[in-house]
Amino acid sequence: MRSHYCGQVDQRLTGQAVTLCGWANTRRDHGGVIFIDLRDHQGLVQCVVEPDNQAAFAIAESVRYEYCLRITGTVRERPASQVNERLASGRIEVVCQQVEVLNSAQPLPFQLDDSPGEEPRLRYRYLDIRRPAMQHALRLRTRLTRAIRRFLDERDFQDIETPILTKATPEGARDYLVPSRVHAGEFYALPQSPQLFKQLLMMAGMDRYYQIARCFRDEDLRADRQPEFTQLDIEFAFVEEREIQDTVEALVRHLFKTLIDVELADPFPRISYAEAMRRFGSDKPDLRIDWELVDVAEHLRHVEFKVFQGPANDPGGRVAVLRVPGAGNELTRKQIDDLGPYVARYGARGLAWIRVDDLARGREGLTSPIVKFLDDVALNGILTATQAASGDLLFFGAGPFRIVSEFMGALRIKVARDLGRVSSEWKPLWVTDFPMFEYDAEAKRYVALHHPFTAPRVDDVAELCANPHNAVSRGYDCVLNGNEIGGGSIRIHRPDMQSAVFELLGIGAEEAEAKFGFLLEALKYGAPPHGGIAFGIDRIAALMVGTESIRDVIAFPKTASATCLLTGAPSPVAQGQLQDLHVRVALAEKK
RNA sequence: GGAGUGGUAGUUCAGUUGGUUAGAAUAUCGGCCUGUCACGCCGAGGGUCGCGGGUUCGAGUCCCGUCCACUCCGCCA
Repeated sequence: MRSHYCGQVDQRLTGQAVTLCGWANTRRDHGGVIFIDLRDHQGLVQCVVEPDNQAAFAIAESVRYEYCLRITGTVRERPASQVNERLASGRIEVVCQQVEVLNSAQPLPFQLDDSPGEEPRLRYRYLDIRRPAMQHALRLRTRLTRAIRRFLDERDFQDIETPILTKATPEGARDYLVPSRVHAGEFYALPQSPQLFKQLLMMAGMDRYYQIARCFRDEDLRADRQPEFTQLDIEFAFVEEREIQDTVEALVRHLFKTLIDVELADPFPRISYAEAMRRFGSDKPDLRIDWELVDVAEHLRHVEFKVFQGPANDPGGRVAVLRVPGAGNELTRKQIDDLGPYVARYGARGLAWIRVDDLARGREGLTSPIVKFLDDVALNGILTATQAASGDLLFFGAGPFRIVSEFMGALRIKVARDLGRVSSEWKPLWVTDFPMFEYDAEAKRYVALHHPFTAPRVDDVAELCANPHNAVSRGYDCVLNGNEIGGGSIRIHRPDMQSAVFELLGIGAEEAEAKFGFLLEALKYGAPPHGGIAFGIDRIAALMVGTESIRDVIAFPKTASATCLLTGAPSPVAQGQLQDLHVRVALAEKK
């Protein structure tokens, strides 16, 4: 039992006896005294071992960096001559009566006050987590989930666990599968989310549910994607969008206010998916950047320049301009040229641009590889539409609507970051009115943009089936600073509608019965209208601590190739285990 | 599946147009130092330059392959 954490020792304890546990930072012996800087997660306390305390002195002499110690001593003020006002550890110290080595430590693979690379950090994660940045991140995450639970508990949400071993679902992400020992050749799947179970709970009368749930998706990783991640899963019965959004908005505002003292807008602004794509080229726009895309197709329909003329006259095309105010002098020709390959990753064929050196001089005041292809009508139309001013840089994207929107949206973010034009505010919003379906050219069928349980705006099955490509869903995403932190929807609660949606997605009656029969059946027993949302806890925590990667807010994350450098998972297993599971491994031969 | 960046001492990195014995900081070890807090000073040890192949009189450096880490595209209902 320790009476004090190191970091809890402050001036108020002057004169008192304390017992401290923590890790020692090595200090050299100056002959007269030995200094042990003892550290825990809260702070640092300097401990002094005087030579006349022979027993403690002998032990202290053997203490090295990161030894685990228990020190008993008395808090006293430091000699005034030694107090350094710049340093937090300044005013007090502990005179050691007793020093106990709880455990020695080998030399560390990296210094905790350095900036180690990711590989050693993940390999020795338990040491990495001793670092203050990781301590802060994980402790903030604890406060986050604690605050979530308090908020929802107070509002009478039920916290209900759902299975980890469950049924494989078609479509969606790739499943992690678990072979069944009892049922040869059959598999459980780890849940991609508790989606269907929470819907069943609504049908079961648990009208307000939440769960902080681990989810598993066997897809490639990113800085903001891990194969297992944590969702705050929420569902309500007898609701419409607005009540869900109002409730969770209040939760998100509360979390940001109490944890990091940030005031988020009340209410969050809302824009439609179509508007988001048009104005920002993204379904998760970063509103900290105040530039918007401007459509200029109407000014280019007549031009000879095919790159613009084609998309300008194509109903499925788009010609959009991003005006970057004042960037004319800030971006060098090379920097501008390098943006071409950048947007090519998003499918752009090229990136045209115009630098407005002097608007008053008209055509002569422009620098651009493409001005020569544009007549005065087109040029003036563009300059007026974009409200271009001298010193501005205009980027042009032309091609299919979706591709242009996405690469211009990516360009908007890239340039804003490079030029430091991302404001330091916090900008949440709702993105609503997503298309119900998206046509997958490769698979030659519709796929669900959210998931196949999302309700369409239209209530009528015949109407939906008559016009599926125009159908709008009752889905909504919660976006913060360009990050999708949550997504949800009103769900389908009528079996005929659910069957129709499956049908439109190319899931026939037979397949639907096999995969989702239990859901279709449950819907027949008076399922209430319901809906909900799921938030990415990892992403919210990462935003709060100000890191780009959710690995920094996960205690034991995986690498980009989904391995754990600490444990070595995944790894081969014994033949006997495989036999029990009726599994035989057939490794494809390497070419 | 694709693209990019990186891999050199325990760690973080430098290493020129290919050229002697591959460096620094820090850590480690030894010595000195009576109030330090990135202590200071002196010294020592520590490297299969990710791995494999190739080009060359000669490769950390150039080429090919491969592995690992990171970032992005695809993918993520």
